[in-house]
Amino acid sequence: MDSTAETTDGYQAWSEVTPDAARRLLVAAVEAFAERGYHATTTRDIAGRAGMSPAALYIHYKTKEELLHRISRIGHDKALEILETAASAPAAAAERLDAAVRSFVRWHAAHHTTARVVQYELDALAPEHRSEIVALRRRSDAAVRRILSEGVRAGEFDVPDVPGTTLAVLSLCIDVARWFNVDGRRTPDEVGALYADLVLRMVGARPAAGTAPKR
Amino acid sequence: MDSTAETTDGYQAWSEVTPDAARRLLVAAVEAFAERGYHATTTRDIAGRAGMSPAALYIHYKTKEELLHRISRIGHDKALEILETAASAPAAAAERLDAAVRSFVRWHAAHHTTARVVQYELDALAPEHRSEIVALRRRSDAAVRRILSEGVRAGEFDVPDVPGTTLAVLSLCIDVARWFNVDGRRTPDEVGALYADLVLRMVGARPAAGTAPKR
DNA sequence: CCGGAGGGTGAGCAAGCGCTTAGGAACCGC
DNA sequence: GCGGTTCCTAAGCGCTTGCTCACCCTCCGG
Repeated sequence: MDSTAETTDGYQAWSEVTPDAARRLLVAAVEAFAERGYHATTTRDIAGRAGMSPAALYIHYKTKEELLHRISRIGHDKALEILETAASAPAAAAERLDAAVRSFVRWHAAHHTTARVVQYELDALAPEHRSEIVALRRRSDAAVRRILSEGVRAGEFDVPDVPGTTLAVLSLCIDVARWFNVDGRRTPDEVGALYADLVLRMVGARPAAGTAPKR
Repeated sequence: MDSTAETTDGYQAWSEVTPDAARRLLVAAVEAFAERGYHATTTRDIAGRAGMSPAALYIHYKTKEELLHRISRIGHDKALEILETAASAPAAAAERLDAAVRSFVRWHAAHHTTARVVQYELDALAPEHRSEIVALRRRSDAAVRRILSEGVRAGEFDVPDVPGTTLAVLSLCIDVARWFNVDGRRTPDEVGALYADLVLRMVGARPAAGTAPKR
């Protein structure tokens, strides 16, 4: 049970999930969904990873989809918090964009198993859960767009197409969850730094002062 | 059967798939896999979309996985051809990078159902098929990296981390398949132009002459 | 010592899955 | 008209799936 020290997601999060057994099941589900995908994962597999019988799952969750919903909700809350915190800091647009991309990417890399479930299993949610999550995602989009348009207005950025560039920036960050750690040569911090630099170039800003661009 | 004029993939491709019924099944499988994912798609669903009985599928394909393999192989061949053609053109690095991103993105947008299967269902392939496909993907990576390193050597680009930037460029393009056409406000050509501009900025090049950056 | 509540299990149900098999319709050269 | 080939179907087999149910452990206040 404690054998897999591998899982980067044995982190302090999920602390809000309260009966201990419920949390173990949820962590097991995150691993299984990330590895094989939601539909390819069986409830027996999840229960087995948590060291329980298949029936135990249904004491804590009504359905397999409820598990996915809980994971997706908590993950989106965390990702959104990261972006909105960076977006509303009292700093220049370039600095805020650097922080947003850096921390957002770092989260996607460090918790790539969770992020993979969060970002790529949206369609498996029940319609009402899906629309709840989609609303959160629109706020992520708004946070990034706000930084970009404020940077343009302040003359810091040169961005011909703000909505399109917003989409591209988020897309670039999100896709980190797909490829990260297949054979990890980079740390989450390194990927965050690289991506922050690339995004600042995309919007026509010089790298933020103080954050050495490592040549 | 001819009811879904929606499918952007009723294009001349798949022409190499020859009994007509086999092609209809394959097109049906692309649609179903793209909509619901490989594991959530049933063989009955595929056969139904193609207007056939469930058993008909097994006349033309040995397993459901063989269908996925054929789709993945043909799609990767096409994507790779696009990249390698652009990479080996007799032109400056900036111009080749522009062409590569533009055409690669355009393909992912125009054929986003196919691209989604190609890019996001890799793990559903049998091990031997997976490694065959992974080899093709390494060649895509090599094609982009070649453009970047040649551009750096020629003094056209300013790229501190060539492998990392290669990864980011490909990642950015590939992720188009995930978000495109959820509510299509942009044409594949427009997305291609936008992304080509963004990537040229990422590598520190001015937009290629002749391709107006649309302000 | 007891009763009940919360957390767990073994066995299994109905439904749906990938895939097979026996057979038949349509077309072919002869 | 006939045998052969090609393409397809109706029926269904064996298995797995998500989920349920009857029952059984502790543990704990009185």
